[in-house]
Amino acid sequence: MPTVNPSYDITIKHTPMQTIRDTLTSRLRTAFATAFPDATLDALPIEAIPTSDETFGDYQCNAAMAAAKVLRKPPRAIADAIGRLLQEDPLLAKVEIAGPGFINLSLNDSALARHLETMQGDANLGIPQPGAGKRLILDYSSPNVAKPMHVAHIRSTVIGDALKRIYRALGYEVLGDNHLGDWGTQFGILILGYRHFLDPAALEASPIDELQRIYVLAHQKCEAEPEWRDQARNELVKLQSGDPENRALWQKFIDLSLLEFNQIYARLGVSFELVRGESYYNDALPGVIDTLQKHGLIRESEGALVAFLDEEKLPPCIVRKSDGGYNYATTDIATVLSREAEFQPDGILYVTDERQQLHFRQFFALARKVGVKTPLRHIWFGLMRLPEGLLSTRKGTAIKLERLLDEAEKRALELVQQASPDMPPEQQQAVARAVGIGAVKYADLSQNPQSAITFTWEKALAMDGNSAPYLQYAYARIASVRDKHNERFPDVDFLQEPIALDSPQARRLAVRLARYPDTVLDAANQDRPAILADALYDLAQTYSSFYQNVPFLKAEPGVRESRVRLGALVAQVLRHGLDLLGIATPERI
RNA sequence: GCGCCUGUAGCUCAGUUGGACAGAGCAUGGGAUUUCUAAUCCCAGGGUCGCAGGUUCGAUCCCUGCCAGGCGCGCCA
Repeated sequence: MPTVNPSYDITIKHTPMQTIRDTLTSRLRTAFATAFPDATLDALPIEAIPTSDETFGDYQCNAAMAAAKVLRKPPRAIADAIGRLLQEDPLLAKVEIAGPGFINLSLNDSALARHLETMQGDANLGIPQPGAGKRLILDYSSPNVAKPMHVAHIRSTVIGDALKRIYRALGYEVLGDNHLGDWGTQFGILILGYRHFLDPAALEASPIDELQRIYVLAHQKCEAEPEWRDQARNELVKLQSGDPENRALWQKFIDLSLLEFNQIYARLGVSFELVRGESYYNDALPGVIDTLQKHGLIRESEGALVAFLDEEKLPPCIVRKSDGGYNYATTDIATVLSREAEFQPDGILYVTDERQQLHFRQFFALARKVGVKTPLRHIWFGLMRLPEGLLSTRKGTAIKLERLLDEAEKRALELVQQASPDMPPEQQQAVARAVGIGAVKYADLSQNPQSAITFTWEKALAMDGNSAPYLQYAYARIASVRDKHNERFPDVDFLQEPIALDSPQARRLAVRLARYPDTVLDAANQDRPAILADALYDLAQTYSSFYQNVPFLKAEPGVRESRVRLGALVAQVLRHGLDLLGIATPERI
């Protein structure tokens, strides 16, 4: 019979720390098991969750209502029994039963404060490490060679990068792989265009724009004239069979494109451990067909090789075209086999837009059938559109990512110059970069990825309200208070003073701080950085209110240090959390 | 036709996977700065949660059917 150990001290240092939510959940489970030893409680959602309203306490448990049927007791009586068992818990100041059987838990102030102090001293800020010893591959960004990156490309790039950081914070080893679109029929057309329409000066000045231009011209010709189509086809065959000249051109297209992509990645602060385009797996493609054949998965149909997925109730999937070319499903299978053999990952995550859902279901089904055991997950996000319709390169409605970033930095610079006119221009520039890029990233990350996003300049560049600059501003104010404290009271180390939760605002802050590790875990479990962004915004809002209403440096000694210390923890969490979103936190704004 | 997704305040979006009176931001109106950074804070108005049924002690959330929009459905990725 498990019992609550009265000597259990939440402030004991151990790595990793247990989160408050987990601690409460295990206390609740123990209490249920103690009160109802003969019942089967496995199916019940016995867990602590943050309260919907702070007047109900800090955490609540709704399992009593759900348990009523199993236990054949009124939910209120169940809740009462649990409440009595938790009454003596040193972590809790109050246990109240409310409504039909809500169990409302209020944390003991002192226990909460001690927990925060421990968290503050922990390198991981108390974030659990479920990923220790595990490896993930994250496939994201993956732009097409010779095509400019538009505002829509930011989604995969920024969401993927944030997920990488979040998983790393949980102890996973994560390999980010930029699976470039660097192979396919478009290269025949591009080579043809290069031979006929190239403007070398333009290529020098703006490579991708020029490649895009010659591609469009050649593509139009191919649409109109059969001889051009044959020529393009011919160039492609030559490329695929290793013709040195075409190979060199193709490599040039990739190099030029990467040069530009890397500039954007540098501005965004995004990096990859691997950059392996589709072409990397070319040699493996025939083998994939053999494997599929061996498993009896494909049949010939109208000259093409087709995989049928009737069992899964999925439409058929072409793996090799009638002209002998391979499709992306084949490349994807080759990729996953290669990754499995080389890296033995514990999971592979793909971040793409919603249009690829069917493709991934087909590809995952085929991968399983050929024996891929690695868990594969498709993380998709809604398309980005403009208020007036879809972004389209052809219609010219697409907005280049570069332009968005430029505009964001420009607007941020105006704000910085206005707020900090005395700051050296170089520093103003640096701050503007952090703020502008942060604003753009946050606009994407703070939104549930599954809803379609409507791009507006106002939203993408928002610098007040629920935005990265709001969070960065909160951070900078705390940093400023910290420095002023060190300046005015050089002999006092605020980290040596205990945290006291002596105001409602301080307590509200404390509760949110304590939830941070759970938030990181939740964001990963749901593959949604927006969960983290929301929580950080909530924290910053609570802090801003605290800051506005409670004096720091003017408070009496002791209280002063306690508040500065609490603020320091807010800053630590903000910086940590924003870093997980890939957003920088300047010390001054 | 079939499949996936979306529909919540004037606008843009949250809503902890079935819990307590549905929440933010922007916009609108009012207020706060001799004080630690006003990119801030405080207050106010604003809702048939697309519509209609159903399951449940309890539904914005689950099921069914409609309506509206987006995306996809054998040789593009």
